[in-house]
Amino acid sequence: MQELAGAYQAFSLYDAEGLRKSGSGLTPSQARVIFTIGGTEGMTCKDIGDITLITKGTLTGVIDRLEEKGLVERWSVEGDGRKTIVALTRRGARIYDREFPRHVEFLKSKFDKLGAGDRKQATELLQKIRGLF
Amino acid sequence: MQELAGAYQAFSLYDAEGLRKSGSGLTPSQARVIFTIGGTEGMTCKDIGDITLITKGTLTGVIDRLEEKGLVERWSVEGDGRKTIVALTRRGARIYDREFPRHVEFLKSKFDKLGAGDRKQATELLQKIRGLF
DNA sequence: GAATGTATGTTCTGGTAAGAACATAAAATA
DNA sequence: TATTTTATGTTCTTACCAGAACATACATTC
Repeated sequence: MQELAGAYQAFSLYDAEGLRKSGSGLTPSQARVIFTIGGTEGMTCKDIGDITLITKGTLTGVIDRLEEKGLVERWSVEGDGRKTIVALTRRGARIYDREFPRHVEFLKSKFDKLGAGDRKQATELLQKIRGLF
Repeated sequence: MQELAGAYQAFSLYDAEGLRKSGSGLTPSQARVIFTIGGTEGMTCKDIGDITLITKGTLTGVIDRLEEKGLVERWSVEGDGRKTIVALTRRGARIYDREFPRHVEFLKSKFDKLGAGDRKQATELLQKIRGLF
């Protein structure tokens, strides 16, 4: 229980460090959004929130900042005036193409050290733990 | 890797909910500090940060708010002018005595559902994961 | 088809969060 | 001992975080 927080914290710091050093200028939350909508035609805020686990109130601000940077754009869905589509701009797509594989590799190189058996076990246990709550 | 974030997130929401419903008025970070220095004669900010994993810049603010609420007090160490001791006031100690066992039980009741074997495995794996970074 | 309920997104608030710059104090070393 | 290095804590900045209140818009129910 202390271990869960410690492991997440360590991962999270490493994750943030990798993004910082990449020079992309993306924060962890911004990267999660970019990496989520990359390769799609755009997604609603609801769906982005469900995947990234960022609550809607927070997500508005994260997307605001990505929009200011010119990495994403928003438009509303015709047919359902409640929904907003968020999609990468051309610039956002370039960042995604460059940073996504790089960052995945950056993380993978660490998790690979765990060994296939441990990785499988960890995945199962973490899913169980999540299911507890 | 997604699983780690998901499990931590779920735990963390449950943890926060328990504190909120307890009526203690403690935020998760504030509770971590109270639960850390409870039962001691006071600790330095450095040591509190090492245990709670709260960075020093953040910790100052958390302790400020606890001090405003009258739950902790600060004084400087004679002999080493850099250090500050943070300790529970009488009111803080009352909160600690009431909330700490209650909250531990609140969390334990969930983790107990995991079974002893899984708990042991999870602990080991999470320590390994932490050690990766 | 009007009243009620649900879904989606924004805004607002209080409180972290990490990192950088700073101030001070102690320790190490030249 | 004077200088440099390290330790500790505060302050500042930017961003995130969850939850609550809000505004719209769609869906239900009668």
